[in-house]
Amino acid sequence: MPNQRRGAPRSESARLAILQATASLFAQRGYEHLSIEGIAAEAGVSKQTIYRWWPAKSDLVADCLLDGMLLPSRLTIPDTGDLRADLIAWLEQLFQLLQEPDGRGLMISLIAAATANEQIGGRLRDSLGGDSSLAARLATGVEAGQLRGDAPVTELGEALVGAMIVKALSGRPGESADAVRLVDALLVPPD
Amino acid sequence: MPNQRRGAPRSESARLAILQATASLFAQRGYEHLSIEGIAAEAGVSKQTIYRWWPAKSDLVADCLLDGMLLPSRLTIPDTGDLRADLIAWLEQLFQLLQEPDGRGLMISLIAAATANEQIGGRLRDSLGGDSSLAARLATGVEAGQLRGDAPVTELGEALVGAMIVKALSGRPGESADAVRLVDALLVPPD
DNA sequence: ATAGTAATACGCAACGCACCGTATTGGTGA
DNA sequence: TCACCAATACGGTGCGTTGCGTATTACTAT
Repeated sequence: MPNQRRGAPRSESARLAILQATASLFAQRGYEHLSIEGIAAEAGVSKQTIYRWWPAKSDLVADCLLDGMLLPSRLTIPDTGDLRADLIAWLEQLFQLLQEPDGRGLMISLIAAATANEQIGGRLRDSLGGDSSLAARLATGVEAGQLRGDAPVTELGEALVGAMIVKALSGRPGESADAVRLVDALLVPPD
Repeated sequence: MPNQRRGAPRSESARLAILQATASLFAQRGYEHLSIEGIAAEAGVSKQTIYRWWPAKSDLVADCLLDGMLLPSRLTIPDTGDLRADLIAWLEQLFQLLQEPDGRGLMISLIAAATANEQIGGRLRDSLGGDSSLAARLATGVEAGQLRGDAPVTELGEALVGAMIVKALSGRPGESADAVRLVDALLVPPD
């Protein structure tokens, strides 16, 4: 028998306001300058209501990332049937994002958040290139005969995302030609 | 003839004490919990002496990294003449470092510092896999005929280091087999 | 040579500010 | 009734800045 809950249930509007305020301030100021007090003020909520449900700032950001409130949707990898073209187009999208100041700031902030919470690192990896989207796209390429059957899709995905992260961190945004070179270096066509 | 300096010269002992205190506290507590006041106390120096010479905490860390006070020396890539074996051995060293809690903490802290200062990102990239050591080692491999002449050494270096960073951030330390798979996926032998 | 002056670096102490994480209080709704 | 909520207050930490007194060094006028 389910223990009958006593008292008022959790306020969904407060929860949403907190998540939206977090996403908004994260996009505006970045992870470093994100404060619980600022989020509470922006959301019209008391600090306690945040501390009651999230143990730390990083967990709050992790929830936002999980709900897809932080990453632009254009960063998902397409599937036109041509693996090489899809990968190049996807990387070019990412590199273009890094060339916009706000875009680079967003990526840097996501990396900073990931250093504080490895759940965020995992989600970032998965959202961009990890076991979900990118690795799945690579697996599709294997099935289509565009990639060797024994190609380590997980490692390749991490290498692609990692190369982008290194470019973001070192402030050397990639150009279109870099995307082509990188993909051609990693993608060994089947014999 | 530039105007000869007047007044007391900068204290070299204070400068060294500050850098060493920074490196020590960085290794102990990580970048997040590094405070100027803590560094000043540890170095036996007043805060102003730090603020006089370094505009921000991240610049202080960048100087430490430049002086090689933060990275273990075992992370430089060897050169035995066998490129594949060297790369695998180097990656295994890195993965092993990430499996020690302190080692992972160090790497995470370096990444966190890099998000605050792109000079640090550049230095981290260069120290590990960028234009200096790793790319040079790859270039040597090209000369030795172990790598295609048109191999994009810079992109490959970024991909290798990036893959390691993704593993560090997502808390999935690599194993020896992963190192082998990654190197074999990236290294296309010449025809 | 020998003072005096200017410029600079230093340690020490204190300030106002922002944010942290934790109470406490009183209101409200299931 | 009792969990949730907003509001408010609290002690603590670190920030970046400022003012003070004191060395240390080079320039300059005697």
